[in-house]
Amino acid sequence: MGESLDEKPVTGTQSIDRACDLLIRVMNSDDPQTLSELVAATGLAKGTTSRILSALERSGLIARSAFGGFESGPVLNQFAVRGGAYTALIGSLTPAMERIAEITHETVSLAVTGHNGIDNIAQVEGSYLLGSRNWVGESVPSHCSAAGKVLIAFGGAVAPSTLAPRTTETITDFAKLDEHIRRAREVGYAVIRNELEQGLIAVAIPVLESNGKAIAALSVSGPAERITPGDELHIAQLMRRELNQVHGLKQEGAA
Amino acid sequence: MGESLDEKPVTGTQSIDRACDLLIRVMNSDDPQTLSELVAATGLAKGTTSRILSALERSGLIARSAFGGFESGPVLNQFAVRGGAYTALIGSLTPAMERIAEITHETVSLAVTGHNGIDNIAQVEGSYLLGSRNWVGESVPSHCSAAGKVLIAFGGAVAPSTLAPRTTETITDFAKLDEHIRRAREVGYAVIRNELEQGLIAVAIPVLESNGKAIAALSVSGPAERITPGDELHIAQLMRRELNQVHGLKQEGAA
DNA sequence: ACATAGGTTCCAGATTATGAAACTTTTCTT
DNA sequence: AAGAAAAGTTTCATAATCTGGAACCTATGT
Repeated sequence: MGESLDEKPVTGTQSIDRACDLLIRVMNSDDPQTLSELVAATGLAKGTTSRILSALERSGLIARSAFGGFESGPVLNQFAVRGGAYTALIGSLTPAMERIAEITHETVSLAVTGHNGIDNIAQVEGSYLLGSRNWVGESVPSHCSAAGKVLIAFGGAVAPSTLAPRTTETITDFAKLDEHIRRAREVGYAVIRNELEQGLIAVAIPVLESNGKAIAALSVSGPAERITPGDELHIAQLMRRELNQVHGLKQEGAA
Repeated sequence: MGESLDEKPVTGTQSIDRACDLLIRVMNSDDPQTLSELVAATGLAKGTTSRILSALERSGLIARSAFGGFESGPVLNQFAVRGGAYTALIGSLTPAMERIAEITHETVSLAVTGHNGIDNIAQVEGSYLLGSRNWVGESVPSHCSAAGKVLIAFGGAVAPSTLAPRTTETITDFAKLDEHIRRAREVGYAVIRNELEQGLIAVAIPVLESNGKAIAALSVSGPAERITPGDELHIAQLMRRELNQVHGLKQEGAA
């Protein structure tokens, strides 16, 4: 809906766009990125790349590893130590997440709308051995995650423009996605069953701001064997109940 | 020593330098920065500033707060959640820091060389009520911090080019600083007494890499009433002993 | 409704970033 | 060890990119 020719030329920032691209590549790489690797990845000229990286290094955003290659610099690392913007949210919701994990024995996750999908920013493990691995710091598409659907439903994210399949059950039809979103808005929670990964079930509720918009999503996830369709409502209600205990968040209770 | 005319022209990155400056200002501000504030702070043209900020926003590095103004964006916040580069170091040293805090009852800090001084990246509180406040995320000059002196002494930082006074006892003489550095190298630890703040004493030892260079500094700090000159050696030895227990760090033991 | 401040877009112009190639340094090979 | 290849930096002429003033929006307050 309305994603036809939204070609924005965007002019006057070529070098900054390139610098941002390089910076983000360096930030998101686990190991130091060499100049050559970055040249290959971006297709920029060697000299240009070198010059931009030097500028980023000069500002302290990136640094040269002792063994060659670029990695995140002191300015970014210091920012990370301070905690970033999500710290307050994570701090206030962690106790509730721990109680939910204790009751359900399943993995409980907190997600927000990121720059490229839905970002998982916190996670509490349940007691089951078989559970979601730690995906804090990773992103998932909004149309095939419970958190994504619920964020879209409650104004915390915009619907994606493409619906890439992840499994045979991933929603790839806009009308069907709309139907799921509408239903989520009605009942106050969203579900995925096998849509992100075969066998993975998740139930999510929105974390609402005072204006009624979702700022985050809380979810419980586990294997299809343990979370049956009949459990979904109970899990949503449990999460809603625990979330209502959290001070400083005005939550009106659907679910 | 050798800071005379190190004027580097540095050309070909004006816009990127400006973008980095703006990005860092936004990152390091506690509350959202409006366009006007940033224009005033940087002296850039309004149009230019707007264009650069839009580019940074497009990349997800910064974001517009719901109430106006720019703040750190999803890409940076997600980076912070992942933990940045210091996480491993902090994780491996926290147990040792906790033991040191328990024994000394004083505040124990971990610092590394930052882009603009010495950055405090972790802290464990002692049991005394009077102690250093939490300064994780803040920077101090290297010439008037114990961590700074010890980092310089063991190749983890370069000596500063200016010695700005913080108290009447701050070292402002290069020869005297050199003397302190040399002594730190000999005995394996460094001390400040009233040099950063009146009444504040700190003792620091280097955290050494296998090549013998300091990658960080561990320090104990407290009021002059409690930490006498006679305590300094004991504190240094205690820290050294605890640090030697830490697996994965080759530490040769001066102190 | 008017005025003001805050923010975005436009545009001609030249300063600034570009990339190919020369150059230097490091790393691998024989 | 020496030579070759790869990796990275610097140079420089060129024109494309970024700039900044002014016009133009759009909230906010009086």
